[in-house]
Amino acid sequence: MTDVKKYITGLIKNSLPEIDSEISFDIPKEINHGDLTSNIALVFSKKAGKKPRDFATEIINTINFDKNIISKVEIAGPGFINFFIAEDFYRNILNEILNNKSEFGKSDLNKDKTANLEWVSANPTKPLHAGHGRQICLGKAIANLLEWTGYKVTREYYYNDAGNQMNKLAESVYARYMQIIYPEFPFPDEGYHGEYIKNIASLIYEMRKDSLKDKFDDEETKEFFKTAGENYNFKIIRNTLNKLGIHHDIFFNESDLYNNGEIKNLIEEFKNRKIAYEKEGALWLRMEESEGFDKDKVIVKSSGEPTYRLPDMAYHIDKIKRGYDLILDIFGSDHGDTYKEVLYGVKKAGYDISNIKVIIHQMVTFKMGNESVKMSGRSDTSYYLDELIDDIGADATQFFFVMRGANTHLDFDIKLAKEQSDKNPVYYLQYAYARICGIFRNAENEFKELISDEFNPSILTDENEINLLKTLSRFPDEVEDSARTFEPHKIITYLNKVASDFHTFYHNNRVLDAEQPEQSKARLKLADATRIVLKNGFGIIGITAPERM
RNA sequence: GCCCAUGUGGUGUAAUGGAUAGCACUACGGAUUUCGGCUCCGUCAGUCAGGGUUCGAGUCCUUGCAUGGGUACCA
Repeated sequence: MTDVKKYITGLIKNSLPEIDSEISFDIPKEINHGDLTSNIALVFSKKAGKKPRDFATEIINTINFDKNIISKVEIAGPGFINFFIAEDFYRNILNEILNNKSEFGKSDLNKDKTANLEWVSANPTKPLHAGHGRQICLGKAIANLLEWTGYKVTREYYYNDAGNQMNKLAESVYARYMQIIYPEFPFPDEGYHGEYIKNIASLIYEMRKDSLKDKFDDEETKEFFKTAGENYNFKIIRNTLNKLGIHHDIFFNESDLYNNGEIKNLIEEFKNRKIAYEKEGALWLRMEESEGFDKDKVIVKSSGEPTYRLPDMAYHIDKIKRGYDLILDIFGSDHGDTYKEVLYGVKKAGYDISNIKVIIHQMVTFKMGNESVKMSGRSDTSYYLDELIDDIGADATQFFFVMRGANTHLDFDIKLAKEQSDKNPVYYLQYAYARICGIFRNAENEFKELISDEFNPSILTDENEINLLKTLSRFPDEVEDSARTFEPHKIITYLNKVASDFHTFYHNNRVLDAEQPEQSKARLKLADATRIVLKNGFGIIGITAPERM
């Protein structure tokens, strides 16, 4: 499709040099409006000083289109130019799909470019919460999308192993440990309440018995509890990520930023630039009203510890220095303000932030059919991502989190996700794939003579066949569009169309028919191409392609 | 209060500023039921409200209303 656009653009620009801007194309919703439509006459009529329809007529009269590519050109409505692409063009794409297989849909749009996607980055203080799933699954799909358009992608996890939260973790584990010995031992107000803390404490007690009791004032002991909690939690987190098939290339330790002096350097930089000042024992960053801020922010507390903003800024500066063409962050909307502060700081420290893009997704609510599921972060009733995956499976988890645009609130129906029926959208899609595999198994067993490398695409003339071919041919454009906007849900919308068009074709046309060998061979190839596109699409959104269900 | 995001049939949602607003669930009516339990076709019904920009607005601007999130020397 991209090739056809280029072809038409080239012809128009050669014949009518006065058109100096981009020529944009649409795929019309209405089938009678052709395969591609352009509003160029509407857009340019004013400049040309002509009526849109007259201008459109002039354009198509000056140009001779190759009938083998463009079979018909029409002017319609207020001045749209509708192009009808020759059916042979679509039939030829069938070969392209079959030859490229798992590569079909990839482009070199961003060849030689590098991207860094940082996501998950959950603190090792607790297991991943079900709500984290949205960011996690989105990131997985977006990383895949970027790769499909040619980026070399680094998947990175910012590991928060410093700061106040880790002390709280140590205190919490210690308190649970002490409670094994003295049940009355007080639990810290701001501590982590989850069951998993008790598990860590039990493990420690098994190993060390009561040898650590009352020794929390000792730095070494405190460090021991901290490390034990951190390692335990991070193991759980990584295990959950493994279940989803997510692997990071880099785990970036926050503590490195302290050890290598980058945080200290950044403080100096702010002071030199006179945008940081001391007040009430803390260090403040001056926030400009013109940038949308209404008050200054603390970057170093009076206790001497930086707030989370400062290491975050240093971290982003580190990423900028590593020279990526694209730096991508994904956050929930609960961090919608803080990332702006971080980027502001990076900019004020003198760095170019134009390569940094931030994706913000809205929150998730979970329900079981009509019952809502409470998602308390503090109490023991938390619903963990691990439980969700165990309940509905990794594929449904990945699919449901990615199927809606990031900017809309997500109502996650656990009951629906678990259902093995056509009501469940992931089931519908995977079923289409399994069904095609079924056709091939059937062919292997009973219609071996119909399996052949040779086939005649021109036999595919049925409306349903052409329609399916047209949909399949759009796949590379859909991937590009999805990647450009970082919106993997578009792939799902598209795959639904593929499955739906396939089923319509399948319902009306028998694939395996010994009486019609030529037709069967061609239809098998069409089914194979559909299978390839479905599988490639599944790969991007991060779900498996089951051959049987 | 201020900042950000979002308001689309009964429900959940889709739509680079384009022509008749798409899909799924639900309900009802049909078709296949000889490649897999399925699947296909049809019917009912929708852009929060008011202004504005544009040849053309669900989409852009503005006001109002509603929902979610943020507004810490927590992350």
